[in-house]
Amino acid sequence: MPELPEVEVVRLGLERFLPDRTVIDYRSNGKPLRLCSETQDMRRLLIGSRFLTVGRRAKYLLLELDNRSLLVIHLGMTGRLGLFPEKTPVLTHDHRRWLLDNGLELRFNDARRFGSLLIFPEETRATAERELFAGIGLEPFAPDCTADYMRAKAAGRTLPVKQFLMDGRAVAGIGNIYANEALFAAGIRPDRPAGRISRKKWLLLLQEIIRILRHAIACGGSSISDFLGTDGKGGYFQVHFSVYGRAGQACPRCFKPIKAIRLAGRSTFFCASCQR
DNA sequence: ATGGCCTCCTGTATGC
DNA sequence: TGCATACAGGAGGCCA
Repeated sequence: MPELPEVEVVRLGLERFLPDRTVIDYRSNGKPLRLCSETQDMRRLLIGSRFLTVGRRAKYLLLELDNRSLLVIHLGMTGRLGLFPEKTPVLTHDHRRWLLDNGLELRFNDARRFGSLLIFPEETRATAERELFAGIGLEPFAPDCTADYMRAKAAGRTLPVKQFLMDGRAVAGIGNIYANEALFAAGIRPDRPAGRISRKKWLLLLQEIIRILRHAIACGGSSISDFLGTDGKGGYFQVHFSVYGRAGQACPRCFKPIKAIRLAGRSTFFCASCQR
C-alpha cells in the first residue's frame, strides 16, 4: 500500500490535471469504504465546484475546491486514483467516480476497500482537519523534523524503533517498506528500543529517511503488486530495495543473508550484521 | 500511557 | 485442479 512516496506520486499526477477542472457528476457503486461521506453530501458539495489545489498531509490527499470545501482521500492498502475517458469500461473495484468538465473521469479503485473518501464543507473543514490530523506527527521533509525532535519523542520508549517510525505520531508517512529500508540504510536494528537510539544515530536515520523517500518519489514510488500512479503506470523504486522482501538474499553491504522476522505482526527485514 | 492484538476486505501465492 | 491457509503497502479500536 501506498506510503508517503506513493501518495506524493499520486498527488503530483493529480496536480497536473485536476486544478481548474469542474466536477460534472459523482457516482458511487454503493460499496462501503472504511470511511466515506454520504453520496448526497459528495454530490451537493462537489457538483459544479472547481478543483483548486491538490495537497498532501501524511498519507492523506487534500483536494480543495473553489467553494472552499475539502475532499480528503486516503488510499488505504490498495486504493488507486486514475483519470480515464468517460467511456472507459468501469472495473469491478471502481467504487467512486467523478466526471470532470473535460470528458475525463477521476476513478477511485480499491480492491480491499480500506480507503477513505471524505468531503467537508467550508464551515467544518478546519475542525475536521484538526481532528483528522491531531495525532499525526511532523512531515519528514519539514525543517522542524530534526534529530533532537525525534530523540525527544522517543525518549523513554521501549517500543521497537521500526514501530515507532511506522506509528506516525512522531513523523508521518512512513509505512512498512520505508521503515525497513531506512533502518537498513542507517544501520539500526528494527527491534532496537526507540528510546535507545543515540543522537548521532537519529541524525543519520532522519537523513536516510529523507534521502530514501525523495529517491522513491523520483522513481514514481514502489510497485510491489498493485500500486499505480494516476497515469496507470507503476513506480520502480522496488528495484532499489536493499532488504524489503529480500529474506535469505545477500545483504548488499556485507553479503550475509537478510533476516525476516515479524514485528507487531508486520514483515520485517534486516541484516543482523550491518544493523545494530 | 504503553504496547500487543485484532479487524475491516479481497486478491494472490503457496502447499497439500 | 481444487481447496485451505497465510499474507499483503494502513490505521483505528480494544484490552491488559
